[in-house]
Amino acid sequence: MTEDIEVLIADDHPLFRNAISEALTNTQTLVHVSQADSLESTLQRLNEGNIDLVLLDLKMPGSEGLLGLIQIRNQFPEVAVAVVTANEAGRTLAQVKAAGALGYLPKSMALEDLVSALDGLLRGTPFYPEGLNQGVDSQDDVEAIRKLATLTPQQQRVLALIARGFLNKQIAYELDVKETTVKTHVSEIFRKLDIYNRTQAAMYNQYLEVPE
Amino acid sequence: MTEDIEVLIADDHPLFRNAISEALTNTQTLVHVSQADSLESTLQRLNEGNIDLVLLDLKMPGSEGLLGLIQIRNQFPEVAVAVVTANEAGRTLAQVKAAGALGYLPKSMALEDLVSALDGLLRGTPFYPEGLNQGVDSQDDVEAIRKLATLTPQQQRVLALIARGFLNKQIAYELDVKETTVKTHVSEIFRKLDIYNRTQAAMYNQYLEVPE
DNA sequence: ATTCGCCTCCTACGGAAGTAGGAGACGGGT
DNA sequence: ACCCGTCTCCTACTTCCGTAGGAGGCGAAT
Repeated sequence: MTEDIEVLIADDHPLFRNAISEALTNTQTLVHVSQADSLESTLQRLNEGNIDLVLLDLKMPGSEGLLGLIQIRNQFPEVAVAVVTANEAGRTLAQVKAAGALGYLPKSMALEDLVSALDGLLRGTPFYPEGLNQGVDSQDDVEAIRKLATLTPQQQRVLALIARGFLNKQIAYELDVKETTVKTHVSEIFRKLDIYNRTQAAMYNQYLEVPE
Repeated sequence: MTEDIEVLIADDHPLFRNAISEALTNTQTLVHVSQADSLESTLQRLNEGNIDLVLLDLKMPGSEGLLGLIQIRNQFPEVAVAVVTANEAGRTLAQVKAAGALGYLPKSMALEDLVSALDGLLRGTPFYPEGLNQGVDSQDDVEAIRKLATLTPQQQRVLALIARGFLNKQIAYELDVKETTVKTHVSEIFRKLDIYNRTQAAMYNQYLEVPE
């Protein structure tokens, strides 16, 4: 279709999408911009093909934290993804890095820095800010999150309630299904996460909620 | 006995105890210094009486994190405590504040700043550094840690193993006691923390391990 | 000398958790 | 038309959890 580089901006803040879009026009590369405001619409646009680079906000409706990133990397390994986020904690940076993102752009960056970073990203050059603390457990973290990404939406809901200490009975009431159904989900969660009780599941779920 | 202000330096680093002791001699107040290198010896010295101010390191043998602070505040509410630590994370600061500490002294402080801060503390003036992020959940956190502080050592061990997803049977093997004993501890833990299952207990335990 | 906190262990029981295996319904994709 | 993933629900069974209530030993404090 086009010879431009296709960029998808995935962020739930319209203002910020415009700001990044603006920055992209100042790069030395011809780009064509698509936008998405949720993980769902992001995946949908990716399915339509032709995307070269995704600029992804980690805090979006549909899936908080790293789940979205991993999901995209799983389903579209050939698409470059750079994370754009307000969260500047070092732990997240390490996770993003190990999860295979091409770059990490703090929202606090100066515009000119952003432009030059984008310039590099469009040419396939990784970009990571310096000076941020390196997390330690990044490899284990990413492995954990990769497993979490295999859970179906309903299973993720069940897991979240397990992590709040809910009984199967309470979870059933909350999700308006039978307790036997919950048990089915629970067993499947254990199988996917390679664990054998709900307390371990609760700890696992931490990975999705800690990043503030 | 003496009319000096009695200061107890509780830190497991001898060098640092000396540094603080040195800083104290440069203040405008007459002080008498005691030292302790563990939570146990700190509490012991407090029991002997006459302490006006404790300069407490949060990372000491015997009890990591905020547990030591809460314990001291519980047993000796009339003694002023200022926390001295290498950990500069905002979350900890908020917790320390809400836990009733008189001040928070980062180990990275310049000597002259330290002296003036100590001068204030000796006169009962609170000291908290500026520019550190305020944690959000501080009140709930402190309430949680206050409850955790009521656990006996063995109960804390059991809790830590629960948080790793261990079965009662495994915990029994690990601590070399019978499973029935573990069950007794578990029930008591639930009563003290005001919860009703081990998954909630595991989440509770996070407060003791997250602060790095 | 007695009290108190902590740790240990027991029986007995009801309820919850977790597994195994099967089954029907729906929707999307090939 | 068919497969596949997801969600739903079921029975039956074992194991684990958690509570209740009691009991003995031990060390520290009063």
